[in-house]
Amino acid sequence: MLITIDPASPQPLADQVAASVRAALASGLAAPGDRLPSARNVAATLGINLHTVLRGYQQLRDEGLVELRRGRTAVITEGADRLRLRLAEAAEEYARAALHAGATEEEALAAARQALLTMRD
Amino acid sequence: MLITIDPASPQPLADQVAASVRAALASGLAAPGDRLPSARNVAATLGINLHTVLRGYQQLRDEGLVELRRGRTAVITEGADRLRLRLAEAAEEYARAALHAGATEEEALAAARQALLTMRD
DNA sequence: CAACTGTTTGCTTTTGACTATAACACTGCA
DNA sequence: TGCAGTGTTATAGTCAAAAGCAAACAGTTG
Repeated sequence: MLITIDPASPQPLADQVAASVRAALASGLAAPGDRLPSARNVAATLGINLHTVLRGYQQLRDEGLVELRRGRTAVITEGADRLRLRLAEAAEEYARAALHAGATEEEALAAARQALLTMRD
Repeated sequence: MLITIDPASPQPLADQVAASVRAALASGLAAPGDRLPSARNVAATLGINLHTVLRGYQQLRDEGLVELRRGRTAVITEGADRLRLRLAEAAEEYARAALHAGATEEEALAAARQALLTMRD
């Protein structure tokens, strides 16, 4: 289970840590029951602060993807369904593109609905 | 051509200015050849700084949506209609990904809606 | 017990967004 | 031509969020 970041990216480091774990989960590189490396370990490896890593881990906990308890490393929960994650990732990417194209929420949803309909035939 | 912002949003004001223009463009409210209000005017109306508005305008220039020259107000370029095409393309790509991930139409729309909502902030 | 884990607290440093002010160079129009 | 209005550039200050630093705490594991 490898966690990587890009210090040059404007995205907050903690978000990148969480995104890195989500990506591993979505690609099947990590599965429920697996454990994440310890926050201190990740912090030392990446050359960032312990708090920053933990903030990323806590994002994942808030999303129900991992379970955190002191004394133990983070564990990937059973409910971390790969397909749903992939769907959420695709939706996130689409939302970003739609908003950047200047679409309102309604317009973006309408465009998605039409694309889904024409694709089902 | 109206430009609006939400001071309570965590999104940078300059980005909001640019997004507001893109939205007008995507919805057909603004068309190629139209001119944007002067940056000083917008800044005074919205109660924000001239630089902030200009930074938003420069984003649009970098995207090729408007043309900026000193002495004249910004002009919407001819190729600026392609934003709508981009939305349709993005929607099609998302639909393909969602169906491939095994999502139903309702699930795909729900995922898109949530992504749009969480991204609004 | 010993060595690890996440948790919490308090503080400092850094970074970026935004503001403020001013001068500059170009355009459009009376 | 004169002049008001435009975007451009430069410099500096303010503020909040992100990130870092340090230390103690409270669990788990072997």
